Amino acid sequence: MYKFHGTMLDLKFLRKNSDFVKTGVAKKKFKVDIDAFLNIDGERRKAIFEYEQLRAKQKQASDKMAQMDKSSTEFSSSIGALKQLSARIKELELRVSELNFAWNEAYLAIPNIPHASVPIGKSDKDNVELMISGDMDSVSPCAVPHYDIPWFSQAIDFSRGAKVSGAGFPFYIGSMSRLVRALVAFFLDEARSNDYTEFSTPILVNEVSATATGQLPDKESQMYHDAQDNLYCIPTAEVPVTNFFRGEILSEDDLPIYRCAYTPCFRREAGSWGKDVRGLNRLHQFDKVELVKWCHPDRSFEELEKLRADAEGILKKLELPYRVLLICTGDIGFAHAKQYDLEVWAGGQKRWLEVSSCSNFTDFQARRGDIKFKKKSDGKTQHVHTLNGSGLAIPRVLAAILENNLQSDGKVKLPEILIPYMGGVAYLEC
RNA sequence: GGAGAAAUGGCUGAGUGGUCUAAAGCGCCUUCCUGCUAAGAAGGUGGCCCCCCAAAGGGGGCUCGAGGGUUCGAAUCCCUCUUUCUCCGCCA
Repeated sequence: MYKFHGTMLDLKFLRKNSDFVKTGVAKKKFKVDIDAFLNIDGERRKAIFEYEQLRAKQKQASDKMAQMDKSSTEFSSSIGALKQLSARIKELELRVSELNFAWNEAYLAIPNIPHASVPIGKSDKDNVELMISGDMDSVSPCAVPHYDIPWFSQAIDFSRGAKVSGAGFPFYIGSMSRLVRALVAFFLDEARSNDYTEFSTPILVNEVSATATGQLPDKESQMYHDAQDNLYCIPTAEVPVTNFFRGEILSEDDLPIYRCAYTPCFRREAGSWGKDVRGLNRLHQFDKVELVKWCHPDRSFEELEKLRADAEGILKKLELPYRVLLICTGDIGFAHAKQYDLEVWAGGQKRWLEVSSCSNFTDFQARRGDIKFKKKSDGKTQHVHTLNGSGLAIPRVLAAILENNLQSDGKVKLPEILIPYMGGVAYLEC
């Protein structure tokens, strides 16, 4: 039996099981024509076959030419036929490269298909709430939306941010800035204690990298792009970190590999302004610690559970109520096979805010980025599975802390775990 | 930003138009021999793709930084790009 790891992008699998794949893709919100792809695929293979046959002929002839006396009539009379052959090969070569281009475009437009354990659904309304941790009623009775806290605009200055950059680029000031830094440091320490090796990464990436992780072509309009050098501002550290091993073959003994990175993240959020965007809820630039794994295909779904537990552990230590959503087929991302979202309870706004998305991409990213490992059993190569999850995104965690822990005197009581990171300060005053 | 040099397999490194099907060495794997903390001998040694096949396997193409060009034929000649190194300039 052909082993199915949860992606449609395995070509042999796709060719033999196109109906299964069509059904899988249809569950997602993305539109893609599998038959059109298979057509191009067939054309491409045919053209390659023709090209290679003639090329073999040419090489044989060339060997003979090499041994001939260059001044012989045999030599000069052979050239005419070989010129024709050469011209024909050039035509076929062109045809192959055209088909390769079309083939590649169609290939990249195909989303990963959801794992069997992913619930069927049409939109985010059909996501499944798996659990709620902590007590939503335990938040401070003084909780208000963070943007309504009287001193909020002195601590986080959106209007000067708008002056300097634009909406959604706030300044964090004084002890608020220190709190941001404390959260970053705490998140990185947590990741390290869970065996993730820390990375400091480029935050501008090239087109190939953004394609490998699946931001291109699907989310092109969501990224800031520098046209002069054709570089993209990363929407998440997932992009540079996952691309670290692009084009490489890892040793099976090295798996699983855990890495983490703190970076600023940049999102244009085109089309999503106008609602639910007040304060820290949605920004163009924000800080995040990202967790990334490369693992053996047989273990990626176990690793996803561990990854999720790692992210949850942070929320627990921060004493923040949160819930876990299993994202349904209609809401899951382009590159994802399975995805959990962690949402923190913001007691002032009385709503859930997404602070982490933990996903298994199976071999979708590994195929695009050509990341493999060599199997010890037979020495053959196979694509790894990649996973990632936020651990965590700072602004919304910050929003929840500010709201849930707001005291009657207007100060914010900091979670115990952060006090050492704040130099012993237990209450945030601004 | 300017000038110059370079890019070959896991690594070092030969190779300037035709057995390059890429030398040699190192590394690695297998086997053998010796037998004592190591030495020797023999063989093997990547990746991607296409075709045939139920499979095992077989055949073929591509791969010398990338992409074009010249040529019957390109690691080798020409062009463009990328990266690295040296020097100059600028700079945290």
